[in-house]
Amino acid sequence: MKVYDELVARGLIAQVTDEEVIKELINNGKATFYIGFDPTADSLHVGHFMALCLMKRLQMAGNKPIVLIGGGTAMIGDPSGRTDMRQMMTPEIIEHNVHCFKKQMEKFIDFSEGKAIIVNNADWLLKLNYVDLLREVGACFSVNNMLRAECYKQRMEKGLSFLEFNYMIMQSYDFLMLYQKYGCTLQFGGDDQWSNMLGGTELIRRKLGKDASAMTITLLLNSEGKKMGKTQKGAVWLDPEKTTPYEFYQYWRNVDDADVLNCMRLLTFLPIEEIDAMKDWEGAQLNKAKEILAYELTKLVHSEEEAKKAEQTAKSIFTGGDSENMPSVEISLDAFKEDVIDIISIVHLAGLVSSRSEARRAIEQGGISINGERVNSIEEKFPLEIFKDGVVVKKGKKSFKKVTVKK
RNA sequence: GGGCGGAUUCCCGAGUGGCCAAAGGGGGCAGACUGUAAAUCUGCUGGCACUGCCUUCGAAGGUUCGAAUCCUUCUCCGCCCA
Repeated sequence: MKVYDELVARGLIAQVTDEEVIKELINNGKATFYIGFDPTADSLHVGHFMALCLMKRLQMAGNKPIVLIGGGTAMIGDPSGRTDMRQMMTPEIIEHNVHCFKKQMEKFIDFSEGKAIIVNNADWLLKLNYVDLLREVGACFSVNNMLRAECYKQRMEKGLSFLEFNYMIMQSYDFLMLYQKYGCTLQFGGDDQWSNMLGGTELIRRKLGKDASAMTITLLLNSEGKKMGKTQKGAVWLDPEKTTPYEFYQYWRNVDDADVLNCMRLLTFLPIEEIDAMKDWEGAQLNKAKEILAYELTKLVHSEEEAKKAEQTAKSIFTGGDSENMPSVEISLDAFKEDVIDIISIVHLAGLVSSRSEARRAIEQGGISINGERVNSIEEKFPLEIFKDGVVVKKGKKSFKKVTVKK
């Protein structure tokens, strides 16, 4: 199966400007394409991961990826898909984020021997002169059309600043630059980028009289139409410091029944036939599919070793028993009074709750257990010696910490 | 530039002098049921030294025994007019 058909079969493609052109280009492995990533945080998340996977697929088919880091566009802030303005970021923070992005990307994309390149749009955007820019590209944009674009339309009620309104122009300018400098004729991106991307193809056509194409990737939505890759605590990050491999594994282990196969198709490199074979799975077997999904993704993002560890930890925790790889925490000896510690302090210090009040509630509702035994009262106390080999503190069904005492 | 309206807890949204840590819903957490899923039912959902105290209703001042609520100034946003 050729790359393009593979993308179609997996349901990765949302919109294309010209199917025949794009298909031809990427199937022959001759394309130079780019995907932009704005450094809005110090780690990539799942949405970026999908784009990187696409990039990798295309690279494996012989195409040349350009990773565009939006050090310049991040100074403006993309209003697409947002209901309010982004917090303005300082140049220092942006620079730090650019650095973090680069490091993470090198794990996925092969940059050796010019097989891929990485550029930062700060290199050209920050130098632009206002009047020059207006004269150069301003005439190529119709405000009427821009206002009709979905990403701005949504903001007409809530308010849209001129700063953000210019985002589309900056992104379009990027495409023009990359077209001229590297012969980049394709842009890919998230589906919310569609209008920004069309701005680029339009600009290239008007300025150079050349054709360029754009294609968007399906947004990763769950069966209820909500964006995936988010938890109560925020995004599911690829940085192990921000989302541990175990937490990452658990996120995918717990996806809704209805979403398992879709996630597999969109996010893993498992052969499509193998995934299709699972479509009749249900009950315990479907549960098994979630294990595969979680394992595969953890392996891709972290490593095979981390994936195995996470799987092992999960298995031993959920089937009872101890685990070496369980998330653990050390508490200070100071927390003990006369060699005993109260249960509220344990739960709080283990980091399972954010306040003592919350710890109290969890205990009162029977949600806390120590070494597998439910704690029935907030008055309970535990002696220092049982912490020697570590104590497993469990909150609810899924939160665990192994607690030891710092020497 | 002028006029009007708005900013409440994680989110939406009630509250227009004390009965307000603030209705209701959503979300989240916990319990029961399960397959580490969904649905359903129950409880909880600012913090702490928890029959009490402290902090919170855009920000800062003020009036009052007492302010989310009244007054002043400021910031941000929406609508209408120019």
